[in-house]
Amino acid sequence: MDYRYRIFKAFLKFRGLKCTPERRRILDAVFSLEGHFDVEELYGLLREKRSGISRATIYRTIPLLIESGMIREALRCRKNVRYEHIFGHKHHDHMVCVGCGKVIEFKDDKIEELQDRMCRLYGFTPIEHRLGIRGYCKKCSGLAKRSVSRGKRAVNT
Amino acid sequence: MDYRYRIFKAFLKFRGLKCTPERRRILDAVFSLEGHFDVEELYGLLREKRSGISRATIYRTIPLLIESGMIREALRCRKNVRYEHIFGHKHHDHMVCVGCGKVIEFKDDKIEELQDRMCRLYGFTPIEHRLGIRGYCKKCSGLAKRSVSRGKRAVNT
DNA sequence: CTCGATGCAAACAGTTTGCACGATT
DNA sequence: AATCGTGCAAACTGTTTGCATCGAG
Repeated sequence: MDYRYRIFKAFLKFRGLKCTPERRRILDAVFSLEGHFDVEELYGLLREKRSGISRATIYRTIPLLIESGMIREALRCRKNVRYEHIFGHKHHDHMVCVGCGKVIEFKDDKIEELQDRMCRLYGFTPIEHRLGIRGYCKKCSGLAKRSVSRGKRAVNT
Repeated sequence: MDYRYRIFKAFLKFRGLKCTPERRRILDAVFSLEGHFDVEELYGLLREKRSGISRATIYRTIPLLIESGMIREALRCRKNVRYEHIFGHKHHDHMVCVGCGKVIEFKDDKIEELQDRMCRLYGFTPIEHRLGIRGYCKKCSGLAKRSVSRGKRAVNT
């Protein structure tokens, strides 16, 4: 189903940009990945598929995918920026386990609603929001204290 | 008041680290800044004060300040990581205006509570959470649509 | 036919690291 | 005295950019 491609194409046209096979391949690759991905993984996948696409093109395409609503930044850990496709999915937030790196996706309508209320209170028009919780998942919470105490870099959201 | 210094010192001792004048000066500088700051600003301030402190030392000290609960990452926009001191302050979240860069700090107890509930639901033990909302502040929301349409990099949270 | 898009490699910016020296415990 | 911390400069890493070429509209 290339419904999303049609949308992306419309976005490109609207912006006066061209619709190239590279862009299409990147779009497809992104949606062929199930979870979160970073540029390097995407590059690797495209390389596997022998679609000779350069990193530069990927870097240049990502903002377009974001602006067209296809993907968004999911989370960051130091220099590692990870994305996820959102087109056609419902919004969710993340819990990231500092112990094992596990990512739990969750959503709470009440929280969303309260955020909107907050925005209204401040006369703020939201485009996007991101909620990330760092901590320990069920498995890791036993070992918790110990593993933090001897300073290593924490995982971020 | 060097209450925080006492705490920081205790943290260092606990970690078997030394308590150097550089670390102290950095701590002081951080708390002498009112708002958000990045490494470069901190470096500039320290340089102004003629405390000959290198960037390297700042980079090496920041994780210590974070782990000791003195500061936290406040927000990020591309490569720019900004911190804020949190020791002695109450927690808050951010709204960032994509138009003018304005940052609104807010807090909603109900949201916090619902987050904790979510964590309990997933057996997750939270350490920290971060909620950021991107959008347009009151002033900018009039011009909104127009300014996004011709693709520039969006400000992140 | 005309711009925008691509690949490549060089340039960048923020951050990290190896080393020799100096300071804290 | 034994480490740990510091400054410096070099190294790194992820990302961006200039340029010549290619191709979509």
